[in-house]
Amino acid sequence: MVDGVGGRIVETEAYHEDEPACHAHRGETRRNRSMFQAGGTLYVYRIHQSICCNVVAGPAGAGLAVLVRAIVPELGRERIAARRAGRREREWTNGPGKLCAALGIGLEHDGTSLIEGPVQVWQGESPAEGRIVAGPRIGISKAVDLPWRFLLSD
DNA sequence: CTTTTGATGCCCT
DNA sequence: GGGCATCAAAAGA
Repeated sequence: MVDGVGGRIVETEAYHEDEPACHAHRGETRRNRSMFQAGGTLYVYRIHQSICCNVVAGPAGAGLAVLVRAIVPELGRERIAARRAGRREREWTNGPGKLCAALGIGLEHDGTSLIEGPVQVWQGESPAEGRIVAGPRIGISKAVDLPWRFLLSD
């Protein structure tokens, strides 16, 4: 994903403008502006003391994005281990803020291209090969019942 | 192992 | 000054 470190995305959540848990729900602001750009853009924001990143989807102005909640480290494990020093291996990238810390994603990457920018996402083998299960999203207080969290089962 | 609870920094209003 | 798409530590089973 970033200069030699990366992994497979295994858990995501979908957010749409029409739905109140979405940052784009109340219109475009300075913080969420990159969410309204064209699909393939990276949307990075800060929450508490952590950084989270989204894959923007849909056409420009759509306010549609997918939060990356968890990955499995594959590339640059040493560097990830160094950034996540002191934690156990399964705690390295099993949360939105954790994976950004592990990969070195920061606010400076907000609005960059996921196709040709410093942070990239691409499709590997077909996700249909893994079983994808949906459930309610986590850590939010609005629209809690929408089953828009997706993860790979083993 | 799972669930709960409190501490946090920072952007936005 | 409020609110938050979280984290990590502590408690329960």
